[in-house]
Amino acid sequence: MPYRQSEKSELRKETRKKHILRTAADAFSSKGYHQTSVKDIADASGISVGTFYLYFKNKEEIFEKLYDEMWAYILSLIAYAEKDISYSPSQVLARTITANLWGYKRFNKLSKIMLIEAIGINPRFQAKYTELMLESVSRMKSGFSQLMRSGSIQIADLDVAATAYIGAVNNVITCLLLSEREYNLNSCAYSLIIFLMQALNMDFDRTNIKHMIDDMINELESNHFKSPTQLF
Amino acid sequence: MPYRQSEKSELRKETRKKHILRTAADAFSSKGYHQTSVKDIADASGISVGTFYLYFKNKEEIFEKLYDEMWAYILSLIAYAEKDISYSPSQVLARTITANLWGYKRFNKLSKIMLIEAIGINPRFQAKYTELMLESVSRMKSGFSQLMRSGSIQIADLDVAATAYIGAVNNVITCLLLSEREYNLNSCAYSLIIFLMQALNMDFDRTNIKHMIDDMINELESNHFKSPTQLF
Amino acid sequence: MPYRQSEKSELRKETRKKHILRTAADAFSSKGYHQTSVKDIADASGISVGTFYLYFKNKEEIFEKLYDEMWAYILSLIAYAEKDISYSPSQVLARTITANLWGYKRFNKLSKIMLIEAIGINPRFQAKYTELMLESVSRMKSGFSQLMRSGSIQIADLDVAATAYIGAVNNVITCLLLSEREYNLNSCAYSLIIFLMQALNMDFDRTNIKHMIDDMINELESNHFKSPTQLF
Amino acid sequence: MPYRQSEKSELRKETRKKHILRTAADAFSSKGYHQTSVKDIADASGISVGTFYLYFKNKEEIFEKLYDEMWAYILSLIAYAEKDISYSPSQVLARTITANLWGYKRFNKLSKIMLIEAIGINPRFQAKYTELMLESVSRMKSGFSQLMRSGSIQIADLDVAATAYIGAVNNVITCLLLSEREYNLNSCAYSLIIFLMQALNMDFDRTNIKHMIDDMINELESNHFKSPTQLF
DNA sequence: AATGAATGAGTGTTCATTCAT
DNA sequence: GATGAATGAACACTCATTCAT
Repeated sequence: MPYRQSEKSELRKETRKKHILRTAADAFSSKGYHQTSVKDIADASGISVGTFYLYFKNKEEIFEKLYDEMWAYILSLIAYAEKDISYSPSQVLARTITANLWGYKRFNKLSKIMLIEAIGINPRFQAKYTELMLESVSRMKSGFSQLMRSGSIQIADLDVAATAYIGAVNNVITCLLLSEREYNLNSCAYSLIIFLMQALNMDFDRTNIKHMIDDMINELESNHFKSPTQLF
Repeated sequence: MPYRQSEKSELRKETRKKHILRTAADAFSSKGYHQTSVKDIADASGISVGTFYLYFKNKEEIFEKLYDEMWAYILSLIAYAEKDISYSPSQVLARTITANLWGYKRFNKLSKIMLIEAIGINPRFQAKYTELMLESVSRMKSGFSQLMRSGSIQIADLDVAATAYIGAVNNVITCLLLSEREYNLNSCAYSLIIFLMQALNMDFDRTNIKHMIDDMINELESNHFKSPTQLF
Repeated sequence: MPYRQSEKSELRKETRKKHILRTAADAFSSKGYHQTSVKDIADASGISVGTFYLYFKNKEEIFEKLYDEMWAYILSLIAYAEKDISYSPSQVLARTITANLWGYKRFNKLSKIMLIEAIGINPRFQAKYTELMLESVSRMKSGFSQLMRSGSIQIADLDVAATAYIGAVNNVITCLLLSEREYNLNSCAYSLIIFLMQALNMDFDRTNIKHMIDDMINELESNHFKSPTQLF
Repeated sequence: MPYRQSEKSELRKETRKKHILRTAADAFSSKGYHQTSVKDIADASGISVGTFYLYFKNKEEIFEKLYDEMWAYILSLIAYAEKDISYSPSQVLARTITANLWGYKRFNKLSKIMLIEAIGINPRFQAKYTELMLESVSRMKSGFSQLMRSGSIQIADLDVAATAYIGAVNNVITCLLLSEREYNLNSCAYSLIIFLMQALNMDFDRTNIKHMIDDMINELESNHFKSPTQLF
């Protein structure tokens, strides 16, 4: 039964690939890209170096795969946070920021890779990082653009505001990751949201925001985001 | 006359060291730390590998030197922006942000190194980056703390606000550097300042801020910051 | 069948390791430790530099391995020469010296390494050499001590006698190796034994000693020492 | 007065050359030939690298010079010990061995170089060492040859006896140097002399030998050998 | 004569990638 | 599919020697 066998082996292959990806994520984030050798990953995965190259074209590819998975995951969180049209702009913003922080905290190790390690690896990755960053800025801009038109926010320049907004969020995450101390997601999210809403000159209700954060975290914790179909 | 000779050769040595530093800055920022070999730097500097090691203990040292120089330069700009006590808080903030943006633009290449490349080089540099980042956050916090007590600003949490603030500034700079397109410093600074002042819930006068930016840029362009005694 | 394969490859690995060791012994003894590069050894072994490092941690390790093997081999010869308790002291001495000379002649190249090259390589090796030399002196002393008590020998000082004795033997070997001319092992051994027995003021029977030398050489030639399990 | 000036500068040059030689002897013996760089010697001598090359063709030359000086010094001691024809063979032997031990002790550091370091430096030095060793053996042989004819000694083979004899002496010295502990020259010399006289089957008077040793040491300590015209 | 900055060939070692089994 | 031995280009760094001043 070649068909079934192939199906089974295909499955096995996917499972193993995920296993290697997970192991590599650990290795990269604890030692850094350049300090992690392919042999390190193979050893930690319990496979041989040769087998590694059966699953990934080269070292760069596995890193990129990891990068892409993480990125897709964060995007899916944001999409989820934004999808319910019944929320007000400030509520959506609160949900989005909360989702962002929660996502990075959830995948602590990969986050370090994405936000910190990636840029310096090589020119190709710098280009990729730049592209994704500009893409984010662009998406943010179109969001802000609508809010501006509806008078929900007031900012001097779409581009700069979007960039600053993303930088603020990312740096809070990065510093939390770098400082390696425990932190309260809830209160961090709250302070950051207040900061950003003020920055956008947006009306908001502190109590309502607190509720939004709580609700969002509950949703994330209870549903499939906790163990998504993607990487982990 | 050994004295004069030594004096002359000492000068020559310093000149050459700066020349190598400048060349290395170019190389690192265009190819990245890991993709730049000592031989690359030597070749680009018109010296031999051996000579490189006459001036620097190793590859890491020259990078760190570059890093420290840049950092010291940015700090000196900030110190300058803050030193005149006749300015109001919002004016000081406007001056500081302007100085920051101006400084990074002035040293385009080195900026890329500092803000982008450094973190991923190796654990030692990650630690160094972390330390300096936390130091910045800390300084920012104590500034915010005073402004809070005097009622000039209103934020939810000192730590988060300081981190978000720095992240906003750095990301605007980074994106400007990464996108590699020309931009108007004046208007970028203005939009960013507005964004941050709103974030801090600070009173401000748009016209006055525009003046502050213009003045600050004029001061920087006309005085010794344009060609400081440090690296360049 | 992974077991067999592993078994086979394990064997292959050992074979190759011995091959490299042998080649390195040649290289070191003909050009000296410092004049022999890892590439030299790799080239002479018909392997790549990378492969060398698959088998040995570094250049020092292969040298030390060679050194230890040779030392162990010589010790095993001496142990063999001494083990039969039916021999008289002078007979044992004759057998031991013969075994020593035979062993060094048998492994001409390695001998040069052990007796000549090793000391000057670096402080670590000097320490190692010193230690082994003092160990030899110490073993010799305890042998002499017994012979003194039984009145078989008469010497002024155990320490000096043991040191002089070893020096005499080693220098005869060294000079034979350095002069690179053919020599008659039998007669060299005989003259050296007479010299040493006289030095210890020991009774001996010239004819019997000649027999001892002949027998010992026959034993060594015919049994497993000729191609020991160790290095060669 | 060009003549006088040249004379003076010639003297100065010689003085400085000796100074460098002395410093180099220290350096080589404490760190080993390969671990000592030309810069090390220059720094320790208080001169520049360039000046070093004004006095010596290269690193090898200074080492060889040191080697030759030491050798010449030891030979001069032996010549002195042998020159008084009023002594009996056993007395001469006692004086020679004593002089040898005294000489090496006197120049502790250089001794380490000569007896230990030199052989492994490079093929050229190995050849040189071999040559000098064979020369020593040869001289020893002709001495033994005479003593054999006159019936003063009885040995099985001139070559082997001479080689063993030299090896015994050198190893005693080497071990004393390597073990780095204080030792009593007088008693070491005595034990070694007894060992060697027995080895040569020579008649001797223990009391007389002790006197010879004492006298020889006194002569060496009191006359110009203490600070010879040569190197030190 | 004296300097010491400059050189660059040479060394030990690593590691991403390949390929015979 | 799976292995892991083999590869060799690449790299950081050293140091004996030269030579312009």
